[in-house]
Amino acid sequence: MGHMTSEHRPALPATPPLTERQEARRRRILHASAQLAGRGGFDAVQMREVAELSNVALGTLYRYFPSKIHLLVATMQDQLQHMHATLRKRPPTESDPGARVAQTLMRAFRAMQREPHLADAMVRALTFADRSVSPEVDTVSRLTTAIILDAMGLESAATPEQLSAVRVIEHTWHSALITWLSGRASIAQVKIDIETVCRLIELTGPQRPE
Amino acid sequence: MGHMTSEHRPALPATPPLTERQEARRRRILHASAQLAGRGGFDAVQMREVAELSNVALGTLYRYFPSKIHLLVATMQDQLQHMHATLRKRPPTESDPGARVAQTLMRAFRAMQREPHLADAMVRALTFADRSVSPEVDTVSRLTTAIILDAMGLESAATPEQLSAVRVIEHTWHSALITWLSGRASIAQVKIDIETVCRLIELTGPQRPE
DNA sequence: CGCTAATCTAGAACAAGTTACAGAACCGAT
DNA sequence: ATCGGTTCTGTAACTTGTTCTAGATTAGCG
Repeated sequence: MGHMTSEHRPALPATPPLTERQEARRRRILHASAQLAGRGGFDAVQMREVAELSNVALGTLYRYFPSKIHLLVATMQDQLQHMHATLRKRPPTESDPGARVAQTLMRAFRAMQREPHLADAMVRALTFADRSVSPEVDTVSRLTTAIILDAMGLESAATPEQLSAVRVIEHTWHSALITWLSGRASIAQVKIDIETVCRLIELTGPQRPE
Repeated sequence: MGHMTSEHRPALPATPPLTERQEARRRRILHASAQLAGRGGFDAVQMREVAELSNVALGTLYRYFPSKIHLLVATMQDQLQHMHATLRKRPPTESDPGARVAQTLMRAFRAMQREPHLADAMVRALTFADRSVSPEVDTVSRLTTAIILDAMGLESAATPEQLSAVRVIEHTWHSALITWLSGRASIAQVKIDIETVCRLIELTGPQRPE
């Protein structure tokens, strides 16, 4: 909840610095995870295979990521950071904040369509995560919030009302993604849902009288 | 999507009728499932234990419910039907459709607070379900939709805009529930989110000019 | 009743996530 | 370079969801 003191991200509480080899291992693991997820989705990410593919012993894999869910949530963190960087390069073209957010989310959504299996693995892990993964899930949530706030392109700090709207948009985004991934909603339906929820933003202009 | 031809529910396509003993078995299984879920949540629902507690062989359990997820989603169906009946008895007191929906959902939410472990098991199963469970998840979704539409208390059929709003409300409801269950949001926060999203309903009055 | 097919039971077997452990490799400080 | 503690490896074991099999029970039917 640290407003926006975003010099560098808060860098999780006291993670002892990793040696170069360790950093490399971590990266190999995440890469293997994304690769296996990319074809085959959640079920294809098998811990033994991830370990083998990243040239790491099973025990080591578990030292770095204490569960499959942790691993996949970390993978999502990784991918989201890429996406955030990519989206920053081409900001939305619409003028209304709501439309900008919708446009950005649909871009993100199209990126997921390109790797549906990967998206499946990450999103399923995210929603299946229990309390033991809360900190990591929270990080993902903050990243998503940052992407949305970026898209809104507001000059001053967001109002509480706007933050509520952003939260609801995030809820809708995740849930709509799930219904699409499990084949219960079409792409068009997701688009409609996102556009619908983004109307909430128009209701919360900075100078809106109560 | 059958508007509201709700004489009796469509009664899933061609389920061969069960004998009395079979119906009883099914009921015992669902009861055991809810009981185990009630204390211990998702992890406490172990197929062997469910089988034992309901006096049924493991193979039989799997004949009735082809996976743990199927079982828990069916459990949710069951619980939702109870809830729907309960909610019907005491319709919301507010006058605005949006406020009525918010009130109803908060009532449902309080019911979940009474059995957080059970809620955890059911919601986790619901969001983790893959394509093979789509029909059952869809049934749950229709039940939820019915509850919301009931709460709106509209005279005529819902407009497409209203149906979109209901979809988004459902998304928010599920996702907010998850964040609460995994300890990342307070009850107050859930309330705010629900109230926020329910404003969408006010935007979609039946006679709203474009 | 007696037959046949479907269902149910008990239990073994298999799959993948997770844990445990003994020894090898590595890192930092002396 | 060497010592001491940490980390990594390789592997086996354990847990729980799921599948399989052989035999007992049941349901429907002539």
